[in-house]
Amino acid sequence: MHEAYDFEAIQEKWLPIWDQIEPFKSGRSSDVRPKKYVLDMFPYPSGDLHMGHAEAYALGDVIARYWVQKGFNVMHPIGWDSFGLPAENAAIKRGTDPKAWTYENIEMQKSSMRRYACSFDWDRTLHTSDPEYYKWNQWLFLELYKKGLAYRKDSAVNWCPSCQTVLANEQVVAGLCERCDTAVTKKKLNQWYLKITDYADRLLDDMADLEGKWPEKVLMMQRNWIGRSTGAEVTFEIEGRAEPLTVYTTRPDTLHGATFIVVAVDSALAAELAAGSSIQGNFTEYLEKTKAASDIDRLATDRPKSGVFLERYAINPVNGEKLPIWASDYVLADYGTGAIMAVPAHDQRDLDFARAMHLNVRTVVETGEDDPSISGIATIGDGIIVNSGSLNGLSKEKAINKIIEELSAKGLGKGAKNYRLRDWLISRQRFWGTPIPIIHCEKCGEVAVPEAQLPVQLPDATGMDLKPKGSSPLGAADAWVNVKCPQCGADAKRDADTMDTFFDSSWYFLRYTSVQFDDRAFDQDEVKSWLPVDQYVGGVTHAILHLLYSRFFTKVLHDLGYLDFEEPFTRLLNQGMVQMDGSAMSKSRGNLVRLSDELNTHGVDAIRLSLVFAGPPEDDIDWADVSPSGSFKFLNRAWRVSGDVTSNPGVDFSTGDLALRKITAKSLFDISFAVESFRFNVAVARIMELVNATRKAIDSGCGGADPAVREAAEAIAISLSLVAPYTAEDMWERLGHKPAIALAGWPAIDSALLEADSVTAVLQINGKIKDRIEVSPNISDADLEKLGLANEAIKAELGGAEIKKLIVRAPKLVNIVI
RNA sequence: GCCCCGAUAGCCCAAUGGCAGAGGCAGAGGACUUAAAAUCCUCCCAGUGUGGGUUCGACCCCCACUCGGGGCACCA
Repeated sequence: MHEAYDFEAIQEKWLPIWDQIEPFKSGRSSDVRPKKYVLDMFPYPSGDLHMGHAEAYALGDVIARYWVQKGFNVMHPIGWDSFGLPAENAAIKRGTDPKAWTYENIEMQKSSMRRYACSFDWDRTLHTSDPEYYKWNQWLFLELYKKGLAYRKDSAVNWCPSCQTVLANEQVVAGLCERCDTAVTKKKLNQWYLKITDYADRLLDDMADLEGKWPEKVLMMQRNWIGRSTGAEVTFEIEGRAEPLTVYTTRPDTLHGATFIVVAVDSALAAELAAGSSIQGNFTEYLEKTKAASDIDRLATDRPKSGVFLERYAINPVNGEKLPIWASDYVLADYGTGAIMAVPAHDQRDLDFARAMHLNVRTVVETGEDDPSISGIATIGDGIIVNSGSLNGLSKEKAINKIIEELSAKGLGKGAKNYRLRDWLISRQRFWGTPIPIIHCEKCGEVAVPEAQLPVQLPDATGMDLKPKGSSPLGAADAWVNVKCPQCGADAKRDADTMDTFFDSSWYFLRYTSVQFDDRAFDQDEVKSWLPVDQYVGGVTHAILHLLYSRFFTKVLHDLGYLDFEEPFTRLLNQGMVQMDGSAMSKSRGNLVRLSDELNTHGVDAIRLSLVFAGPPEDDIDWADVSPSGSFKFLNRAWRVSGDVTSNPGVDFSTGDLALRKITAKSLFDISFAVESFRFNVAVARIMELVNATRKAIDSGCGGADPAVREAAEAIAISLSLVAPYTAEDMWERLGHKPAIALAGWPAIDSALLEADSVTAVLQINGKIKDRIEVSPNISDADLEKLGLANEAIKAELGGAEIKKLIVRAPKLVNIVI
């Protein structure tokens, strides 16, 4: 009897049966299993699934299926992040509605996911572009608005000339649009912002709880991004101006070393100080030049310093010195107060500026390094404070505390914090997104759309011009945009911008608990019973944007009383990327490996196995290093084991071959441990070992009739079901069981089988191995020492040498130092 | 420039202070076969990037460096 392992037949056979059984349904009220929430980042429907999706979903599936086997009621939902630019761009290109393109792609991805045997609960899907979903975006926006966390302001914003829309700070990468790599420019616009900066401290400090549960890399990136710095604000009088000037500094200890003041050239203060003065012309010219420069130019740190002296002076509050005030582009208008005290001796940027403009340099920290005014290198380190009156002789830290105290007492300054994080700009001048539920009325101003009128639905795109032209296409949809003011009834206009799609994805994990619920965004009881997410799986590309925003929303919803937790994702796993020949797969590079081709050639299970086995999940996979045919061969081998088992289901395992039983028990133990610590590649290796051992037992050991062989084969099938569900299900049937193997339950391990009869102890002299002996695992130190010293190889090696030290670690080793 | 992570066989990767090799890929030989494929068996291969240190003992801990990957970067 040697039927062939036919992956296509197996796939076709089991898929419809699973559809009937629905082993992964998580919403049954009668379900008494403890709950677990395993979440994969939802995809953007830009086409069919690709290799990257395949890896992520294979990994998420191992985790979800494992917890189901362990007896948990696992919620493992999927949905689509279906608003966004690609749909709109495709629609423009083809002259169709973004909706049609989007939902066609969703159907395609959905059917690929089913075939890929993802253990999703299909009753919980959502699409962010459904009015039933984005209605709650609008509700949430209004909640934020009522709390003052959503506001409009005029500001010079990041503008992508190619996408013709504004971008959040987070979407600008090295001065380029993250989507299309066009150089981002600045544009003065009135836009909607969310006050994420109000949460900066909590977003930063609460990361302590995620330590060890999220990848260190992600925590570090978020810390960098929030960029909290501590220091002080110091007030300087300006000659001839009633209002003083405040600067932010991290080094108030160097206040006596300040020799000039710099204000951001594009700040209001600079314009005011320059107004009407003799240098007004120079200033304006410099300002225009700065504005024309792209971010990339402006951010280049090796650029020579430039600036204009404003012919005004500030007074140093600690020593009364007159400090010239300069305007320069190296000070940023939107960080701190937009003005700095320059301490050239101890800040490289200030020193570069001082040397370019021939300004004074005064050392106030004695660090033992060369004089900065001669070396041109600012001394940043700690040292003894000098030339600083009451601070003289102190260390940096003590001086900082003291000067803050002194300034506070006189009302001239105070301790202060600053953040790199800016408020989140959410307006987008595009069509395919959630309309902002605000109506602009000439009389009443901004008016929130009443909750009863939500959702503000997108109009049909048919006949609309969606081409990017710098203003929202919705603004031209007259029938849509013109409304009556909900407050006074006068003619008014809808806000024509749509929301950044990151808004949509910042709370979708809550909606999964109650996708049909139409009273609220989510059912609070359901959320309470499922959230926070136990395990989140997704790419590191979202390390800042999506994860930071989701954490922010969770904290806001907590504060609004809707949630009783403050962090949405308890554990996070970042999978690496799938590459080809060392670089990202792409059509233009010509190194694209099509997932569907691979699935057709090798089968779903072989591809899933290859991706899981390729290495640690967080490492990048190079498809050139992967052998799907090798995976297929292994599955074949495992599957054939099930055909060689001749005992019946239910046979008493305890009468089986002890050696094989021990291997099975150890394997199950190791596989569990490896899965729970995300070392899926190691788990697979352990399954391979078990298959090898079972093969050997069948062919040249206890034989296929031994109950231990059945025990091993069932263990193989169940553990393999995490990675290769089709093969495992078929094995399960061949072993005489009914589907679904997904619900078979993780085999119980008899702990007695985990204890070894004997272990190998190593005998060392000076740390070098001289012999190995088999001993009882329970041997005492004294007995092991005796055995070691009596050992022939050791005795021969020792000769008559004096033993200086003896280290015994029963039952593993004896080390004799001579 | 600052910060983080990594480096083990031809290749992908195991080994969480105690035997460097679990698993796989590639390669070689053999069994089976008329033959091939498939299958099965056997074999080959490094002393852990470099240099120091701690330790009875270091791939593992510490320091410095090299190379690779990533993050931040005129944020005062």
